[in-house]
Amino acid sequence: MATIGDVAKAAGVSRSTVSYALSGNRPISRETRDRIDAAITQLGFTVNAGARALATSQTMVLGLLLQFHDDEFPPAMLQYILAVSDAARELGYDILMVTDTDGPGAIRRITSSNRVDGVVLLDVTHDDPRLDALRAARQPGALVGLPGDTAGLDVFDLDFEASARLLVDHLHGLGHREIVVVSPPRHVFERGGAYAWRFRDAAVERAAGYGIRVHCHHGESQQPAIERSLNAILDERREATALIVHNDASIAALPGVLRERGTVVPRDLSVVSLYSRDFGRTFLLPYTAVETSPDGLGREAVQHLVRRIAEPDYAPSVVGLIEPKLSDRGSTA
Amino acid sequence: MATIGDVAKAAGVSRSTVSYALSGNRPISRETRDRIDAAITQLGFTVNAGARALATSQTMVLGLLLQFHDDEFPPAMLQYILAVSDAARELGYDILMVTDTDGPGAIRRITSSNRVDGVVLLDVTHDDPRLDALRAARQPGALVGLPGDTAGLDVFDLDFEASARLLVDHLHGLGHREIVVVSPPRHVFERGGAYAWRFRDAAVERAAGYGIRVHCHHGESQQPAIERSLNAILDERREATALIVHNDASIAALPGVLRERGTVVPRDLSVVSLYSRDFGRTFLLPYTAVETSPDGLGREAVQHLVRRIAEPDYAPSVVGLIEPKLSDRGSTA
DNA sequence: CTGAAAGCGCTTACAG
DNA sequence: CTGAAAGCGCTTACAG
Repeated sequence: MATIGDVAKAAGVSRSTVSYALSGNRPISRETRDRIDAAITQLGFTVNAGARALATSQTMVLGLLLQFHDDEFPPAMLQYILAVSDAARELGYDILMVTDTDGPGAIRRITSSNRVDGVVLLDVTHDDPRLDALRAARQPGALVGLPGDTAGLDVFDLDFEASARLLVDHLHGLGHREIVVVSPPRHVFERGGAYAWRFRDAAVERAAGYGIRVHCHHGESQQPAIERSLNAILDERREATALIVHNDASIAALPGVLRERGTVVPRDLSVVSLYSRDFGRTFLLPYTAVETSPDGLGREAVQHLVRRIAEPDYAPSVVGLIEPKLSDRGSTA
Repeated sequence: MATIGDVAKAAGVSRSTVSYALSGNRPISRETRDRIDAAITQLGFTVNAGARALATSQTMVLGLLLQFHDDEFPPAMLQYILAVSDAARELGYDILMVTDTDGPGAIRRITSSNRVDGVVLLDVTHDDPRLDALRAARQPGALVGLPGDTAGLDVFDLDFEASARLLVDHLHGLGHREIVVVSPPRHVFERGGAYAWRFRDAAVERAAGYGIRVHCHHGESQQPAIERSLNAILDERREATALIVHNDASIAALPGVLRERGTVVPRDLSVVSLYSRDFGRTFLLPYTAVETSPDGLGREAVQHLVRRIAEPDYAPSVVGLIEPKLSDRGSTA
């Protein structure tokens, strides 16, 4: 394995000159640069990342903290992972992906050992136990998901309250007077998935303002309970003319359920939801929906994090709530 | 940030003694050990991973190379990712996840810079361009997916040929004489997804031995094409009494399609497939199937890789084809 | 435009 | 049982 010393010897220069040629941090004469380049390609030299990290205190690695919960739906999680990874790479960073059950411990482990320059937390909950560990770390972090206390943290999420209002407004504009909201499973609320109640409560409040009746239910996360619960809800709420589904697993299963029941959308029932375009193509989801863009969220988190790494005080902590956009697919009447 | 020198000073010993206390590589007296432990907790010391890596030439990081193709189904990929990550962690390794479009380049980048001690390649194809880069690397690798040339590589995969035979035997035993095989999308074959033709060809051959007629078709990877193609296949092959579905996207969509057609399984049609238990629960899949266990595969790849890192020559290269197991869910008659 | 040297934070023979 | 020292492969003031 060739080192910078080997290159220096082969090129007949000092190690520092090779280093500067590599970094471009000082002018190098045409000829020496050529000799160094030749030596590098001839020896197949690559900088040792660990040694460089030790010398510069920069690892060029970002930690990605995630944990897969049983009540989540795999496709959405993968979209976030890929978005974060791709965005990081474009900025020159690699991703250390950590899936420990012990989130705070994992943060401590990778930050205190200086394995990473910053961390991205996925799926942040209201009282996320990882946040104390993050605040105690030398490295900055970026969250995807809104915690109760955002002090000192860079946070990114869809604006679920605005999303709820947008969907309720849409249904109200079409004259609906009685609607059903299918929220994430109860367990998501219990473990502090704030997006769940932020959406639901905002929907309820907005509907109340219009005098619309709202019935709130929970979806399930595993088959066959998903279909069973949807059927039970639809049986119980026959008067409702519209359905707002805020749950990936439920919306993915909905087409099958409605087909079985002989319910035609939007003739018999209007349906709106929240999901990404890709998600809608993986499944067969022809519903008017708020576009969730995990891609955009992941990118934004990474970009801010990298900025924060470079300039810790470039701005006070930012809370970026992405404004919802409606994709009208004609599933409402 | 406390260093090993700070700990040494606080404990009144030399840096080497602290280092040995940390590694346990030589006996330390009771008292000095206690003083060192006290200093460590008081200073909140953690070993700098980069410095240790530089000194030991061990990063305790494994590269995970993956690339998400449009013709893949997200849930399965996530299962592999989590399995590899969890298995690595249990063995003391972290995961550097790399999703570059340029796979060979990514391998070169992380291996030649000594960022990792070994790499796991997911989704290996027949002529995988990453293999040359892997063979040229200092670090060993473990593949998930069977390439055409396995020389010098540790490879793990489900035995798709045995799986095909198992399913055909099962159907033959029940008296089926005309069956349909739904393979992965055409594009998977074109990019060298060997599992696709290994399964199909073995099924065809086995069926021929029994005098069973087989009709081979391709599934699709994106809705609404998935449903459309399934309907087209079922329309065209009304004489067939059994369906073998070797494609995640198609099997996930099948229940809806059959419901719509009023086809009852197994009364009107027998159905068998290949998928993992978790996958069957995410969707509503009540079909007799070969258990694919991405979990087990991921673990095995990691375990062998770690073994290979520790003892490069502990064995000649291994090709581990996992024997298929059938989960009978009563979808055949 | 270039070099010699110190330093990043560890580990590990070598000596006692 | 413990310490002084060299070395891992880089970067970067400091000097010329």
